[in-house]
Amino acid sequence: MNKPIRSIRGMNDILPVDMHYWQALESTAQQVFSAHGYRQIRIPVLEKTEVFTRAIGAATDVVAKEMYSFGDRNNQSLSLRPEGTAGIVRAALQNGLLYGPVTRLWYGGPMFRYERPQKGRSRQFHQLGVELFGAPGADADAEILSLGTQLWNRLGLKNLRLELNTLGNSEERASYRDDLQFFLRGHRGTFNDDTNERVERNPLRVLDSKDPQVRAVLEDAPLLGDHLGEASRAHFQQLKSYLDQLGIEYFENPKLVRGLDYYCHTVFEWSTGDLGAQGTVCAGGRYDNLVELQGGRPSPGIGFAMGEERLVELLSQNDDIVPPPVHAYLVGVGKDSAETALKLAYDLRAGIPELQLLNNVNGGSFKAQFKRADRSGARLALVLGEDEISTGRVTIKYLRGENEQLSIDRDKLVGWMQDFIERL
RNA sequence: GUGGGCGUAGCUCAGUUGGUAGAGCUCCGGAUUGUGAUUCCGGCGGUCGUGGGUUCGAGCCCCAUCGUCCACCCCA
Repeated sequence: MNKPIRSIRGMNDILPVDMHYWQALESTAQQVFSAHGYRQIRIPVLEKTEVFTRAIGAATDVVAKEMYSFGDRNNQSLSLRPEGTAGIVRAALQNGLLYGPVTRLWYGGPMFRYERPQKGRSRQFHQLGVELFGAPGADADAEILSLGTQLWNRLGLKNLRLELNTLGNSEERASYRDDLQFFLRGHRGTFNDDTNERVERNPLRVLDSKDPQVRAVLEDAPLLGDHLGEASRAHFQQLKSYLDQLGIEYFENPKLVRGLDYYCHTVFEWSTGDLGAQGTVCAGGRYDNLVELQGGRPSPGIGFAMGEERLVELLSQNDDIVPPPVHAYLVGVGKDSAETALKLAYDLRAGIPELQLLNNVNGGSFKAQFKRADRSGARLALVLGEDEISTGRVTIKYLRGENEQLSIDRDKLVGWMQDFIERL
């Protein structure tokens, strides 16, 4: 006997019981995206590794130790995408989607990172994201943030906290980086090895450390704000005033840093306390240098990505979204019921397109059939026993604890069901 | 990559200081009951994650390994 094969660690099946959350999330997102003029793009999950090392930064953890990279049969290094933006930029360049008027794109699909799985984190996970190219102004930032806000509202998600920060342009950021690194090196003795390594490799990331000792040191750390030029300050001020006008609540967090190298200026993050340690549900920022980095003429960009697993978890906690009802379950019992049941189901479906009808014709006792009907969540059981088949009628029983039943002529069932569904 | 919890029937779990495996639910069959509910009876189903070790004897102790969950880390 062969042993059953399990899925790869951290790569989970998404099962029918949860699917309505996914569908609600994705269809709502699609509506909101297109309402804002964003068009969908689909790109490969596999890219040349360089697409990511160039964009995300070879020193970032995502690239340095979390990518699924391997050589193909020609020994070319390929990687499963750990995020969407780098590939989107590659595709936009390759297909001439940039440089015209403003380009608005959205995408979705699986991403891959080789990490230790935990709550809200798996090795294959799903993101939905938007990217806006060619718009350098703060109004673009505001559009992106208001798009996100509208999506949360449409999904009925309360209690998402929007945090905001600015990283300045690349020169400002680099000068701050050096300043901060110098400062942090002075405290090498109080840090653990892990932190010290980060000081050398990616000092900005030390800012959002959870280590209380590190946080204490950071009290006296130089501030990014002091390195910002007039233009960067103005951009951030303008964005905040737009958000105030829109009534979008936000919290400034000067310690908010993104883990990917391509971000500059505005960065932001929506998070929740209801998901354990992985509370970030959607995050993004501006990446004005990325297009150039990927070999194109400079073109500003801004976007975000949301983690679908985390949002689905939130939706299932709130449970505002009810699974679509199965309206009726056709119960056929007896050896001659199959044909009649098939015919009846055919007529019902043809007559009422919105009807959700389950038809199990493979028999079993009434008892077993009714159990299945109840478990399916159906509101009605349509009964075809021997009596019904010979008299040309059908018995209708109300499920979900109601004990009513009635018997009507099969020819009149389509009309009756139409009324029933309208009354729902 | 690091740390901790867990891994016993399809599901949820119990299993006492080591003495040859249990409950509830599910499923199947039957009895009762005028319908599918309730109640009752019976049945199916486990080499206790895996491999070593200690012991007369291990689900229980030790080691290793795999899986899983949570946290660190990282990030959406």
